[in-house]
Amino acid sequence: MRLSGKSRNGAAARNQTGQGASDMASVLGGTEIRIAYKMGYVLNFYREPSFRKIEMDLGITRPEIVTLIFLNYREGVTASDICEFSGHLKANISRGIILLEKKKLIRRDIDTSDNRRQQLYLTPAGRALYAKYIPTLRKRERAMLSCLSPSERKQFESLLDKLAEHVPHWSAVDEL
Amino acid sequence: MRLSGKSRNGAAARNQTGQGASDMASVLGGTEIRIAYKMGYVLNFYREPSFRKIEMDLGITRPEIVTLIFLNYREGVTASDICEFSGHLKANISRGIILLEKKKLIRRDIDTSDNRRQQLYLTPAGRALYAKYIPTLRKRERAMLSCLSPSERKQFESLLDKLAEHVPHWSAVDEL
DNA sequence: ATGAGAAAGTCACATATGAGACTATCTGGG
DNA sequence: CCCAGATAGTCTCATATGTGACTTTCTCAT
Repeated sequence: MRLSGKSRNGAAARNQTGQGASDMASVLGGTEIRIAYKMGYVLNFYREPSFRKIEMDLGITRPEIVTLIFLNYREGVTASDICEFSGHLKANISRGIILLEKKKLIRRDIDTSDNRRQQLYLTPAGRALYAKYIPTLRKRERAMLSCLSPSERKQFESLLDKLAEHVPHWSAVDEL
Repeated sequence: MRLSGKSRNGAAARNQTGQGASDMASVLGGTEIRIAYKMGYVLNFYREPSFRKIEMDLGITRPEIVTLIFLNYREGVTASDICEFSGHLKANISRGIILLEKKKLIRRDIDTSDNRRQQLYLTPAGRALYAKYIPTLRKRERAMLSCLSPSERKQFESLLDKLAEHVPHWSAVDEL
């Protein structure tokens, strides 16, 4: 999903269609999938511009960004693990890993207990690149959440934790 | 963002890396942008598979899906309005609209008060196509939220409302 | 032990997308 | 009135992505 550029609240302010109120809340609340839609709305405006900027500034792709984020949290994991927790398709993560290795941002070792698997590790250069873009993401997250009180933020996170724990119980594709 | 296919909780169940607990919560909580990451995690598993299935089954693209959802809520709006509230880039919405019109799923009228703008309307066929995929999205949203009590769901939505209202105050790209 | 089937990772192809230039139209200050 | 700048929408080009096939390796039931 993508951001519409710089304009801020044009449609809401304009409201020239003459069909009743068109403020943000009513528009977002108007679809039949309100909660999912609103999550998407907020998240799109957080994630897309940030990631696009990182992509352009640092010349890396989204799967590469995600892989570095993941490895910064835990090294020695495999491509499959990253797919699992990022939701990216394995072909994309695979391409990302190949690129990252070409650029010497990560290193991979064959898992001796299972020769199909490759354990991934950051190089110092990889760590440095990560350090270069993560502050932007942190800052933008803070801005996004700044309208919530500390206790609301806690609430929100704990609800998200519940939702996240629950994902494996409904996300199977074959139920679609 | 993309889904990893059918596997459900493999990494969490496996935990063979021998580096300590690798359950869902710890992984998701391990990044430096916890809340944004968790929102993304949950939403990806909701949105990507659903949309991909719609794309394949019905032969339409994401901007087309979003445009139909938006028009079902309110007709007579313009491409810019849809960009505004969907976060998609205008080139993509433009392409989507052109495709939708070719397929006779929408109709467009030049706004007589501003000849640059085109007001969009669903055709019966467009409405019918929308009706074909929205139940899937509703059902999946219900499944996603089924781990929350009704009051938790209310809380979650009201926090999302706050976040959504706040978007215009921080989402400007030039601050990146 | 062995063969069927699953899993990890890669690849090739078609398509969807992002960036940015471009046209046409509108707006507002002189 | 008129021109500089903004805005709506479209287009072109390069790139990123989704799909599904493929290879290699592993697992497990017989």
